[in-house]
Amino acid sequence: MVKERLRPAMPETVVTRFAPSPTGMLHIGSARTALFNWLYARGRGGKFLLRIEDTDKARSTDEARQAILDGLTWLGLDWDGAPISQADRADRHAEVAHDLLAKSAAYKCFSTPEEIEAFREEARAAGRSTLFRSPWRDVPESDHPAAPFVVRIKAPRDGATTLHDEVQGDVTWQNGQLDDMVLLRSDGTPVYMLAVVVDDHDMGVTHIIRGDDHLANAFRQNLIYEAMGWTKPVLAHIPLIFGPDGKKLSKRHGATGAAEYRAMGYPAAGMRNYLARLGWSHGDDEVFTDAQAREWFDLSGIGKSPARFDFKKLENICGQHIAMSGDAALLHEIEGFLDATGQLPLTEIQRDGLLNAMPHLKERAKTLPELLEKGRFILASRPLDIEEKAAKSLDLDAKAILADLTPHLRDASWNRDTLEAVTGQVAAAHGLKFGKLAAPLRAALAGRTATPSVFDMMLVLGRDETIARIEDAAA
RNA sequence: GGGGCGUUCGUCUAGUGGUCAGGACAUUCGUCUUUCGAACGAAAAACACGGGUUCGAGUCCCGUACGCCCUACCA
Repeated sequence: MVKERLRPAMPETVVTRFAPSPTGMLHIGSARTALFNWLYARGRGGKFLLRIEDTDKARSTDEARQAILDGLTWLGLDWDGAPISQADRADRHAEVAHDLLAKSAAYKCFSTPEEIEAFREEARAAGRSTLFRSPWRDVPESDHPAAPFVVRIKAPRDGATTLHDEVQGDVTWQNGQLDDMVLLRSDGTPVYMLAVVVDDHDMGVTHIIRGDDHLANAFRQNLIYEAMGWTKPVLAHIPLIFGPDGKKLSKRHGATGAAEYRAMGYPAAGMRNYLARLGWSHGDDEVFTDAQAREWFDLSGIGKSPARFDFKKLENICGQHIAMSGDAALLHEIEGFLDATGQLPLTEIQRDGLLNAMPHLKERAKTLPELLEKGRFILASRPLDIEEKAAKSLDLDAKAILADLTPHLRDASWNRDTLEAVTGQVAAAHGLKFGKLAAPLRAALAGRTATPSVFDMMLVLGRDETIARIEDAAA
């Protein structure tokens, strides 16, 4: 009898979500948050939903929305169903606010922004808490003025609340620290704090994985869950990503947008691996496939302290992913890179050549542009531009040897062993070690000094092109 | 000001009371070689500080320092 390895019918399917606000590029830190949510859901046969938090109409733009979608797509983080627009759900949010009002869990506050601001300034000046206590909390409806109002939740003022977080553990908050946050603005539109809770509930979100800058918000949002009697999702507040100097990753550190990383030529798979490893670990595993990541990813593996972004390690991980990727997949990735950076697309001949050369290129490239750079010998056409460094090895003696080599190449059978033997013999005939011949040969074949093995290049180039290039150089 | 969270090699981290504190990136040195930002090998490198608890603490408790987050009719 085989032991049943599947989980016994789960009480509910895992539903995670990524909820960015469309006010800029997809930040790399947000991308990691999305990745964690995606990994968690995908590893458990759950759903990964996307919600655009566009309730701030002044700051939300369509370009930003598109940039987020593009970024996720590039990273291969596919979401289930259509993205949900939070702004579209304003009526439902307001409905819940009025429900809360009817339950006396919320109240109308007629204090003006000016009054509140004045209060805060005074409190600040006096070194007191700036927590605003509305005088309208317990004023009966009959005494309400006919004036604009906001709807505020009635937060408890005594006792404490403890919330369990899968990353942070049990966190306790004094209720007296909670403010009667605004639910509905004076124009009747919902505020983020309300919208999030209503949407998460309506979307059936079971696990909220988000940045720990929201930890304090969890307590405020908890008020709404309590008042509505809704079941609370599992919480996991993950630490933020810092720049190399330990400050929150920002433009000062260079690239912050996912699109910028794409333009720098980091392959998506390497990016996913690196990002997953930043703040999460699975023993000593450093490099892994998506399938392994999905299988291994768990909330318990997430660390509590912020991680610094390290480009060197990113490059190393990416290099390993390039080396283990399939040739066709890499070609596809290169074409995406060329397109994303506005470069000319590959010709049919270049595609074929690159594909043939790929096994020799991918072992030594860390990024897509490096891969392209190593493959320049196959992309270029005669006559080659010879780099200065490479040209140095093409002195008169070298040219003579190259000229001597071509006849032997003409009737050698075109495989690595023969090529090595023939080249070695020619070098020996001139009293040289093969190493001495390799440099000019490399220059002739590629016009540069950092290339794949000369024999690999010969094989990929083919007999005619190889001989033609050597003759060009020997002339 | 108030509250919350964090602190293991330079960096990412393993570690759940007893380890020579492990791995990876980077660094340095070396080997090989047909170049290389390739490969291989080696070295150096950490428990923020101070008190406890305990036979024994990186692991538990308290405090200090430093850092970060929240404290909006932003999200």
